[in-house]
Amino acid sequence: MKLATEEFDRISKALADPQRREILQKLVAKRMNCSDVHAMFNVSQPTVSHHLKELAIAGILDKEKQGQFCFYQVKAEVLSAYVTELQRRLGLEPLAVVPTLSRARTRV
Amino acid sequence: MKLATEEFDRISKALADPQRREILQKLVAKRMNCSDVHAMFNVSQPTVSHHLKELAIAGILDKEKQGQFCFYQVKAEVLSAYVTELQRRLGLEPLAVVPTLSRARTRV
DNA sequence: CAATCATATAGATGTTCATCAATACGTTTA
DNA sequence: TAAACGTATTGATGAACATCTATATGATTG
Repeated sequence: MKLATEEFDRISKALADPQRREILQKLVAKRMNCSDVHAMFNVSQPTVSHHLKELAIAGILDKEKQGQFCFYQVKAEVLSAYVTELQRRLGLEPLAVVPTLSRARTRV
Repeated sequence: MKLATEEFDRISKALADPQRREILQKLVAKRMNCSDVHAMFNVSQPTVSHHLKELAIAGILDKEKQGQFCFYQVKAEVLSAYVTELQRRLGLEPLAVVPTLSRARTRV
């Protein structure tokens, strides 16, 4: 999955607010709804709702409505694509270098 | 190198502005001074100076004065540490998984 | 030494944005 | 159906910030 510059920048911005970053980290561990998240932080419910929306717009979160609840869940492929793109832009090693077959033999 | 939460957030913020990100990318390719960078973008010299300062404060850039010039250069270890910490917080594979000695044999 | 160049700082301005209280909207339950 | 609950929206507010012009500071050069 390849991220356009616009999407990339949107994700960067989404990650730049500490409160939003912490919310995201909680969701990495566990899919949750808005009030679950709200219970974990000292900010108002509308603020949590706002942050979740920003993360969803950035493409980082998946939103799934179940009755009156709304579950949010991390989209790992997008996060992974973001990190890969970040590494590329920062000139860091783009891939985990796995030994080629011609040079290594692996028993599993 | 381990980044404290405060440093991590500072770097996230430094990366969140598109203009600053682009400046950083140019410096990844090549160590440059302020006017070199200024020549590459449509923003004023003070704005470039400001962004370079922010990146330096975040610990991403090294600043080296040479006469009347001021060279900025990327600190790759810090960027690398940032990406690693980001992967950890996002629950992504933290390391390139290298086969352990007990399970694989590598010829080099 | 005066002029020019490279960079940084100061101060102003407009915009973005994190946050809140109030409220609207839809769902569940008593 | 009325009350309670979960979530989103609206509108306001204050702070952060990207940007500019003007200027200061310091180094080089004629």
